[in-house]
Amino acid sequence: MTNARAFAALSDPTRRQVFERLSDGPRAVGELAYGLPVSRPAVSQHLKVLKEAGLVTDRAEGTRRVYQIDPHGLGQIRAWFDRFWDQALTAFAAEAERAEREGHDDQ
Amino acid sequence: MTNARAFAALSDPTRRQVFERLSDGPRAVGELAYGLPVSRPAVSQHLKVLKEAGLVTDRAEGTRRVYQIDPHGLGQIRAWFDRFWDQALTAFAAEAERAEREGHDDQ
DNA sequence: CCCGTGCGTTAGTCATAGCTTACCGTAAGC
DNA sequence: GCTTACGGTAAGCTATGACTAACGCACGGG
Repeated sequence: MTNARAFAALSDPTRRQVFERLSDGPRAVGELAYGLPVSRPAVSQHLKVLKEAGLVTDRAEGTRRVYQIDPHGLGQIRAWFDRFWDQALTAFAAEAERAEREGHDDQ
Repeated sequence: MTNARAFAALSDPTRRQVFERLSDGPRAVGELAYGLPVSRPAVSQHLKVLKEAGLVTDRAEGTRRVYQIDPHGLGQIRAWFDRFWDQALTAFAAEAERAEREGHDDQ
């Protein structure tokens, strides 16, 4: 699966916090780090992971580095999730109906 | 965030494999473990995590233990994803428009 | 009543990931 | 050109988590 990296990236709470802050719009590293319980290098490392997962893009802006959410990468996860969601619900409904058809005592 | 556990649960590749197998329908532990590169106790532990995350439910069936996806828990993640998706896309569009309005040379 | 089967649990090992501190490159300001 | 912000990188520590092996428990069949 291609989005294994993306899932792993979103698994860490701190990294998710960084990512959620980016959902408001583009931010520089310092801005993201400010208010977070971790140091700036830590945020930098998180951003690197997010970038390698295809979830964010970055561009230089003077001496600062601005990060932004990459809708494409985010869309891929959403697509996977939608497929999974449908499949799971279908199976669940089928199972519920099967149990009903076989009587309430099941088995 | 309530679904932090759920995200952490889905972060592990093996655990995601187990979870994906459950999307086909209810399965016993042995069935799930069969064909996976890990031992049965490992699968058992993974299922425990998934259960505590509210992603699966289990019921006893004789001496076997049948696991099934819990649509409710899965729905919570999906809800989070949907909110996030909307917010990120909105911000991205706004940013794109802002860049356009300020001229192609930006800044 | 005993034995086999199917799972959960515990103990212990090993790898990985997140964090900090320190350092280095780079772009602007005086 | 020197200094000051800003941020990526390296090294090292620590904690957490995934896995196996060994054990214990409940159910069902003979």
